[in-house]
Amino acid sequence: MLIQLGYAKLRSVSSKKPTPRVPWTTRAHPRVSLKFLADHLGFSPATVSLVLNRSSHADSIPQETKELVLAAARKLNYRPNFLARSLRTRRSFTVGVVVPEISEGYTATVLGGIEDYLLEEGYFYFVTSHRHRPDLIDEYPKMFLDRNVDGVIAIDTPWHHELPVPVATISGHNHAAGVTNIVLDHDRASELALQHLLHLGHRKVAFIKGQEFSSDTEVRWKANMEAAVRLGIEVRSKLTVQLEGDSPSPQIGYKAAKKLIHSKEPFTAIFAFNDISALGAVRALRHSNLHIPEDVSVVGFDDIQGAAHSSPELTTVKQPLRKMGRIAAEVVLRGVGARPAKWGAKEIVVEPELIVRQSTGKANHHCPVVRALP
Amino acid sequence: MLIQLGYAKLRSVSSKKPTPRVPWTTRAHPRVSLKFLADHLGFSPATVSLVLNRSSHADSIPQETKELVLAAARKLNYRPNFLARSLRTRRSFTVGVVVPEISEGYTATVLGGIEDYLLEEGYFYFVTSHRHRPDLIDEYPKMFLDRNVDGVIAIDTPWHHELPVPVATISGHNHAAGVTNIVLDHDRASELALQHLLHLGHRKVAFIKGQEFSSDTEVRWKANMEAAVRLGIEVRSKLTVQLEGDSPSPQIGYKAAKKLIHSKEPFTAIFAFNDISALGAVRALRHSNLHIPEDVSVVGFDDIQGAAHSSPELTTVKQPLRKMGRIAAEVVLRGVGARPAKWGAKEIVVEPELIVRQSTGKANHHCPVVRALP
DNA sequence: AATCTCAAATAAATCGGTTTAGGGCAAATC
DNA sequence: GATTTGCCCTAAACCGATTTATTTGAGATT
Repeated sequence: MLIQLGYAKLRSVSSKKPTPRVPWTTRAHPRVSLKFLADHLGFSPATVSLVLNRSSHADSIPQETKELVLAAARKLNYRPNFLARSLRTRRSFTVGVVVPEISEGYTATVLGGIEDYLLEEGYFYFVTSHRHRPDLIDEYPKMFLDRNVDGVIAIDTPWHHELPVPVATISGHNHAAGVTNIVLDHDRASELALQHLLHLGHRKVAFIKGQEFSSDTEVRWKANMEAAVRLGIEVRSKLTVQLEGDSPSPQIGYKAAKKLIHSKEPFTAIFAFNDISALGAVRALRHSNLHIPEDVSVVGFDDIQGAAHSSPELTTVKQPLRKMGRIAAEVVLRGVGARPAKWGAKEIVVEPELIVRQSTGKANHHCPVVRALP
Repeated sequence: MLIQLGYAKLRSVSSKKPTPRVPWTTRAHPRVSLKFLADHLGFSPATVSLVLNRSSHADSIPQETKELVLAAARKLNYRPNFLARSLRTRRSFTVGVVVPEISEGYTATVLGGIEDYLLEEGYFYFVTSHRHRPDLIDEYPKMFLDRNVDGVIAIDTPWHHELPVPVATISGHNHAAGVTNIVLDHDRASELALQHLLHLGHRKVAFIKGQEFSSDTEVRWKANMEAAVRLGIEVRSKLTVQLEGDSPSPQIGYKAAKKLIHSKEPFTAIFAFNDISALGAVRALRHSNLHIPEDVSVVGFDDIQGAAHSSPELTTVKQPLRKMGRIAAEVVLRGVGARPAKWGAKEIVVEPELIVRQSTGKANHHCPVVRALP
């Protein structure tokens, strides 16, 4: 088991230890700990630690020793215990991510972007989903802190906390101290969509507003209203419906569109809150024997996977979701270890993009919607 | 700052401490640690710990003391440091989950099920996605161990490791020691789908086989072949194509279906490897002016969100993905702390369900597929 | 010869808990 | 009065690292 000892030969033998107690939980193969490695080398744990961490305090340690240490670490496959290290250094290389619900396109895509960056940087992350329960929205960040996360990211989640670690939100619009909001340029988004519809001759546009709990709802709605006024599109209250229910399925968009159809108010286009509800709306229109886009045009929002592959392929306002996730991760990691004052911008705005596909076309001024009624 | 001391009055004053060094990193508000709480109460950390953990060693501690301790903990909002506790107890209440790619319906749904159970039980989890890179598939489980996870779950990931913690795989078909595989009853799945097609009169069925890297590919293929033989459906090599490329988009299913169409071999139905590729196939058929299900029937696999809401709504073999995730989590937690010998069954089989929707119908024996060719 | 300097390490405190073995003391028993 | 008993609690080891302050001995300087 001995390897070349080198300097180690000069070292004094460590003092006799007290008889070791039987460990309270037995283990077959003792892991290679720092102490084990140090004993093996004949150095102290301190030396080994300094060398392995390339600490500046190890400057005075000769190259020869360093190489011995490094070689032994490699050979014995030494892997530092993360918990122990984190406990001491107060850095866990872990970020907590709060989401409303994991099994969904929007969230999963943002998570992908977050993960890209975090794993590149050697960070891991926890995910918790609160399903819009206020108590959980409150509790999870605290549990993250109990577990010493270095930062927190909240996706589409109302946020009021002020935490001792850097926080980034995605589509969060509250302004809490120490929180950086990554948000879409909603004014631009509304303009892109409505201008597109206007160019196609649509003047009677119906709107599907987001659920109350979605943090983008109000902002997007306001942007839509302002853009509509700017562009001269009339917004009729009968042509605005709100999504209801927290299932991440097109079904709620289906219901919303049904309401629009039954309002007897003529319209030639629908601008939906998101792609999921747009897909539901498409189904509802179909069930009323309306063709898309010949009879009614539909514009979605987000550009999730399904949008490009639905039938008809969905025209939509693309949010760079993956990118937004990545930025959130970058922002948080940049803040780690810095003082709160240096935690960066309050808001980072990203630009939307209009993706024109097949669900939008020239306005049909005969408004088949009205004729479609029973 | 004093509160009622109770028994604490009787306690001897703790010995004078050595002058405390300046901490190496300064903190504005010292957290409420066990020691802080103990000092505040006039008890020792040991006592406080025993009481808070409801340890059996605290049986001899009088109720009055216990209540003092609990009250103080509540009042000062004491929150134990997870790292410190984990370091000592070797339980991290954390599970590592390896997935190929997070931003995808299949994975996200399974994750949802895993999360349901883990969060109920007070566990958190890490997610890492390997994107089919063998080095990462190798490395991530080790990194999980470095971080002292209590167990590991692998989704759709080839698995050869033997870890010192319980492992569950979902749709993993390797048999490693200490690993419980949660798998679908593929024989039944094949039978359900093919019998359904047979009843509709389909005898010329094309198959889209999964990508090589997908751990279900071979098992599902074998099951399909056996069921086909059993049911008297001929499998022609010209009517079997394999998915290629690791993008989680219907595009690769589109390509596969195009190949089938160009094979000039007549078929009246397609049984796809999964819903994603089935959706791609639907598009490809459409682009060749083929109607579904009038000209060609399509059966998917998985029953992801998109399947129910595509157009036409997709007939598919449902995997209880959420349930499979939950089971995996249950299996792993049951194994935590137990000896490897008690880590449970090697395999847990769950049953598929055929969901008949609109993408399958009576076979069209004129085989418009052939006429569709340019 | 005494002192200083410097290279090359190490001892020991620390992070914040958990757990074991045992100590102090009052009441009960001998 | 001495010993035992049992209640109530504490000292101290421990988990596995990091980091600061200190030691050691050899060579250089006075």
